[in-house]
Amino acid sequence: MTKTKMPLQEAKAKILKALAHPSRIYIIETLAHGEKCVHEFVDEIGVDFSTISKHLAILRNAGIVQIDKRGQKVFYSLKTPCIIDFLSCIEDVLKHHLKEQNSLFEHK
Amino acid sequence: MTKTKMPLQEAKAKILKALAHPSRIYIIETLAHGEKCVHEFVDEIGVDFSTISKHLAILRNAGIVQIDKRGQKVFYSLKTPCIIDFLSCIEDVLKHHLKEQNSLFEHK
DNA sequence: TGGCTATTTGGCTATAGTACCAAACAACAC
DNA sequence: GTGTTGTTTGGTACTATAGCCAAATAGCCA
Repeated sequence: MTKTKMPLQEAKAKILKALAHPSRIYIIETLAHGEKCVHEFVDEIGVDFSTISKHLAILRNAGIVQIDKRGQKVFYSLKTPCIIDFLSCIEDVLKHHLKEQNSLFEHK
Repeated sequence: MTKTKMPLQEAKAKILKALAHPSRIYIIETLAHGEKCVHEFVDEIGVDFSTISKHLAILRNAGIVQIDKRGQKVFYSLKTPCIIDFLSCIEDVLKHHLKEQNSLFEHK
C-alpha cells in the first residue's frame, strides 16, 4: 500500500493506534473521572515512569489528552470526552464476542 | 506490566489493535455498505491477496467481521455494525485535532 | 481425474512498538 | 548555588506487525 493512498484511513488509524494499548486505555478510563499527573499512574499500572510518560506523549500527539503544567507537576486530562463513548462501544463488541465464544463452549 | 493486571483493558486493546490499520479501516468502511469477498479488496487497496486475507483474519479474530462461504468465494460482512459509529467518533477526534493544528498555523 | 479460481497458511525480511535503565530537564525549597 | 521531586528524552534490547512470495487448501467444472 502506498503511503498516501488512503489519507483519511491513515489519519484514523493513527488515532486508533494511540488507543490500542492496555495501559493507554486504562489511562483514558481513569482520566474520565478527572485530571491526573504522571506519577499517579506509575503505581497503578506498575511500569516505569518513563514508560508512562511515553504512553501519555502518544495520547497527546494523537490529540486525545491535553496537559496543564502547574508547578513541578504535569496534569493530564481528556481533550475529547467522546473517547469514553467510543470505549464503551468497544466494550459492547467485546461482550458480543465473549457471549458468542461462551455459547460455543456450551454447545460442545 | 504483568500480563493479567488489566484483563478488561487488554481485551479492549485487542479489539482496538484490530481496528488500527488503514487497510482494515478501509475494509470496515467498505463492508458497511454490504458484504464483499477477499479478491474485491485486492485491487482497491493494492496489496497482495495474502495480505488482505491476513487483515481479514485479524478482523475476524477480533469479532468485528464474520464470514459466509458460498462456493469458491468467502464473503465477509460486519458483525457489529456499531463499529461504524466508533469510526465516526474517531473522525470527530480527528477533525478536532486538525482544526486545532490549523489554528496554530494561523496564529504563527 | 485435471485444471481453474478463490482463499489461506508458512516462511522470510523489514519496520514499528514497548519497556527498561540512565541521563537530562524543570520547578521548587533551602 | 545544592538538593529534591516530577517528568521527559536517549539508548538499547526484545517483541510484534506488515508485506511479499511460494506453497497449500477448498470448491467448482469439464
